Amino acid sequence: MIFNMEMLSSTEEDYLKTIYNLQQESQNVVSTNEISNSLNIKASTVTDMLKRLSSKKLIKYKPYYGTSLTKKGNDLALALVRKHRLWETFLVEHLGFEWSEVHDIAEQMEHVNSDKLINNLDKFMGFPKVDPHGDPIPSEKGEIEYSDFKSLCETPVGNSVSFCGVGDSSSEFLEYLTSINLTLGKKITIFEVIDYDESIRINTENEIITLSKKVGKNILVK
Amino acid sequence: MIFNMEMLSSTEEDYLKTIYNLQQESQNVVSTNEISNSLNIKASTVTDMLKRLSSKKLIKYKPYYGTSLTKKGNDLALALVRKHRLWETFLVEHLGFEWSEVHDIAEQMEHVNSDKLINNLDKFMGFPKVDPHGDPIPSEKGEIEYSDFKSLCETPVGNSVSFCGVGDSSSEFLEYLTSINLTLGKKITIFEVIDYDESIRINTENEIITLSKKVGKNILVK
DNA sequence: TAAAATATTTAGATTAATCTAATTTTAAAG
DNA sequence: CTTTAAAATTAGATTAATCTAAATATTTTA
Repeated sequence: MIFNMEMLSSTEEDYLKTIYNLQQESQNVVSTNEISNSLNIKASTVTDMLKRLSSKKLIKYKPYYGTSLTKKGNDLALALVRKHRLWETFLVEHLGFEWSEVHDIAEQMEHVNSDKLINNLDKFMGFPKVDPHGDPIPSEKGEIEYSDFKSLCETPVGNSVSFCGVGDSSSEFLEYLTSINLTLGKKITIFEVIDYDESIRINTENEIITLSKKVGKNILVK
Repeated sequence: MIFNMEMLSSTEEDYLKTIYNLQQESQNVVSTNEISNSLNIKASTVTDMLKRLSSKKLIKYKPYYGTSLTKKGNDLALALVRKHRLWETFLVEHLGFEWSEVHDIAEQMEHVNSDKLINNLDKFMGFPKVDPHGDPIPSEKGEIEYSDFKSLCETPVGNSVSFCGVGDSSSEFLEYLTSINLTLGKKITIFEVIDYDESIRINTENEIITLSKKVGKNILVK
């Protein structure tokens, strides 16, 4: 492997990807505490790392005012997201894993450094567009097609939609969905919304099931 | 991922595998300097690590007298060898890599921690017995069938043998073999041994080629 | 707008992994 | 059986990544 000037440690990569993900969610600058919570690392440690990433021109960082990725940082983060999602896809499509089992393993594999590896893997799988959770896979050039899914909560009663993604990739949530037989691609019709707690009752495969607001919010549909 | 007491750092794993490999080669205790040369790390650093591995009961270490793996250390090393060789096999068999390109990538992938991952990969590939260099792949239980290959140098003139392994997995050597069209599985007949420099002339696929002693020694046959 | 609460940063320590330089042990050569 | 050479270890530093505790900045609230 050639170690060029841009080589980052696994830790630096973890911070970059976290900042990318938080920025995606909030569409805003990312605070030190958000990173701290997300990575389960003390805020003081995060501050140090922000200074380091900043000195490498990967983030814009102004003390007390949060941080955001530079172009260079964003490109690197997208490369990591690409690797993560391609490995997740491989694990589910070819090695028989469940969608709820792959996150932690992909988290390790994404740090393996080889462009040829990831591009050959992409080709091997036929250039998949989305990962097992419905998230888009960036191309080799770092292009990503953000999906315009809506949450099930925002879908009016009577409408029929298709389950295309999740807003939470935790194994708990995914295992729950699997247990009620709600997997990607399923057709869902909104049967009723309960005003009292904003829970929703849906019809899928001729069964009516009730979902809490929290669950409904994390089910993305088209 | 569950972090049990046995979790080792990548670095500790590198040392373990190096000790395993050196022990294989020399059939003897491994010296601090051998490890130092092999890993390109200063001997003083190696000494520190030996103390640490010893305190974890992974090696037997007596200052000034070299080191050897304990049962526990050997088991962990074999698990690493298994991962390394399975990934190498995957890269060549499924992702279109050359046998000369896979070592460094597998070196990274072998540190990914998931038993299910490696066992599913093994199954996916149909439980291969050897890697792309002809080296045996340990089973899930850590069983390994050491091969009884001989070097081409030891083969008498006139004998016909089959190319089954290499004694050197460096990309330089493998690229050289590929360039002269000498790949695993090829039939080789010893045509002549030149006394002067112990080089050998061989017949393979109706071509006669000359190999130096060094090359001949690193070609393993059956 | 001043006080309280919250968020962030700074200071000072620790651990793993590395280094160089100095010292000690073992092995080799007279 | 000394002396010398080689190998290994110890001592002391450095860097990345982490922590806790203290200090400072910003935001919220009364």
